[in-house]
Amino acid sequence: MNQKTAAPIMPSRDQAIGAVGRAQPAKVLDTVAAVRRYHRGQEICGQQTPVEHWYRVLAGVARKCTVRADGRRQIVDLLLPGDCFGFATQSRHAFAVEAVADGTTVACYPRQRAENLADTDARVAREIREMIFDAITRLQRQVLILGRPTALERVGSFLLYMAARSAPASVDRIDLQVSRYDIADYLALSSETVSRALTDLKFRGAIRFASTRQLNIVDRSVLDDEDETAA
Amino acid sequence: MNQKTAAPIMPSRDQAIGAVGRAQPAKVLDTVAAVRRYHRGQEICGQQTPVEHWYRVLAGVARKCTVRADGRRQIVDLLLPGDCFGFATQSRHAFAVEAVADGTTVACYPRQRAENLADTDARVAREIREMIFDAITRLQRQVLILGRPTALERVGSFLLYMAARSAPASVDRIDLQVSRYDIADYLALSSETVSRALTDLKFRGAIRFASTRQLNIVDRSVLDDEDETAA
DNA sequence: CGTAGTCTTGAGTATCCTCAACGAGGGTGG
DNA sequence: CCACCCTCGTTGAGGATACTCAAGACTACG
Repeated sequence: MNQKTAAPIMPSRDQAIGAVGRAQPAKVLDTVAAVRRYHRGQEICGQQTPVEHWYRVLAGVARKCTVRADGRRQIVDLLLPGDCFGFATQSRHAFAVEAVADGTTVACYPRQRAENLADTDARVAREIREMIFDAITRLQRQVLILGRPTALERVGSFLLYMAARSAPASVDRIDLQVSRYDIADYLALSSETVSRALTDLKFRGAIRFASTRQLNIVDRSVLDDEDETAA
Repeated sequence: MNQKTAAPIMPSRDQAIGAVGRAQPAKVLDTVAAVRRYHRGQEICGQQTPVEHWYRVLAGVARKCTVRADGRRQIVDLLLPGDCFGFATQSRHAFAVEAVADGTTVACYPRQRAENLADTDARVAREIREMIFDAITRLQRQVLILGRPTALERVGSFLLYMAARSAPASVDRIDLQVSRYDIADYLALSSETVSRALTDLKFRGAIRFASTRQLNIVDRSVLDDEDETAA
C-alpha cells in the first residue's frame, strides 16, 4: 500500500528532473533531491505528519486536500508539473497530498538540508522563494475562482485556469486528468453541478469534448465573463 | 487624497515596529524599512503597479482585493498586524491593497534591497520565507472557509478564524474592525446574507454582540460544525 | 462479460441573491 | 445644540440557483 519507489539523485543532473519542460527547474536544490513515483490515489504526504520535506511535482498530477468533519473533501491546491508543496511554518502538515494520476513523480527535498543549502547559497534561497511565490499565486487564483457566485462561472474560470496552466503553446486544448469529483471538491460544488455546468458550456458553444476529460476551448468569452448572460 | 506619511527608519530599532506585540518582528529586515500610515480606504499599493516593495502590517487592518468585470469585489486576504504582503513572481501586483482601519501602519521594504540583504544574510532569507509561509497559511485557510457550502458555515468558520487571529489570550473576544461589506466580499456572499447569518448565530446562542463589530463567542461548537444541525 | 467506478440527467427542496425599505450612528454645518 | 446627510446594518419578499436523492449510461479493467 505504501511502498514508494525511492531513488536518490546523484549530484550530477538526473534526467527525470531535466525532462521537466515547462517548469523552471530548481537546479541547485536538485542535488539534494530524491525522486519518488506514486500510483493513483497514493498518499504522498499525510495530514498531521511532521514537515520533513519540501516537494516538487515532476510529472503527473497531485491534489492537496483535507476532509472535513462532515465527510466532505476540500481540495486546496491542484499540483501540476513544476508545482511545489509542503511549505509550512507549523511542524506538521495541515493537509494531505495524494497522487491523482498514475505514475505521478515527485522530487523530494529534505527540509533541513534544503534550508542549510539555502543559508549557504543565495541562489537556492531565491529558488525557494520563487517556488513559494508560485504557490501563493495558485492559491490566490483559487480564491478568485471560489469567489465566483455561480457554478457556471466557477467551472468556466477553472477551465481557463487549467488551460493557462497546461501548455503554453496550445492554450485551447485542455487535458483535465482529474475526475468530476476532484473538480467538484476543488470548486466546492457537487459533482452533479460540475457535470451540468460542463454540458451547459458545451451547448453554449464554449467548449467541445474530445473525450470525457479532454476538451477544447472554442469561445473563451463565454468562459471568461458569465455576467454577459444577463445582458 | 494620496498623501502618505512616509517616515524612513533609522538603523536602530523604531518603536513603531517594536510596539507590535503578536507579530514576530523581521528584525534584520527592518533596517531597510520605511513606515507609512494610511487612513481608511486609502490605497497602499495599486493593482497593476510594479512590484517594488514588500510590506508588513504593523497596526490596523488592510484588505487585498480585486474588482471583477461585473463590478463585484473579491477580498483575497485580510491583513492584520504582523501579516506581510506584496510577494509575487510577476512584475506587477495582481491585487490592490487598501487600508481598512484609519491609521493603518505599514512597514515598507524596498524589494531590491530586501533581496540583496537576503542574499548576504541567511537570517533575512529565513525571515522572508517565514513571512511567505504565513501568507500561504492564510490563503489556505481562506480556501477552506470559501469551501464551506452554506453561508452559516462560512460566517461561523470566519469568526473562528478571526478569533484565532485576534488575540492569543482572550480567544473568545473578537473585534471585527471590518464592515459587513468587507466580510461579504471576503466570504463571497452578499452583505445581507452575512447579516442574516450573524443574527442567526446570535439567536442560536453561538455569539453575543457587544457592539456591531465587537462580539464574544459563547458556543464554539455551533460555529465550527454546522453540520450538526442536521442531526 | 461482469463489475466497479465514473459520468450524466431528472425531480424536488433548501439556500442564497436581488430588490426594497427602514433603522442606527457619526459627522458636518447651520 | 440640533437638523441633516451619509454610510452602515438589519429585515422582508420573491425568484434564481445549487444541493440532495435517485436512476440510468458509459468506461475501464479484471
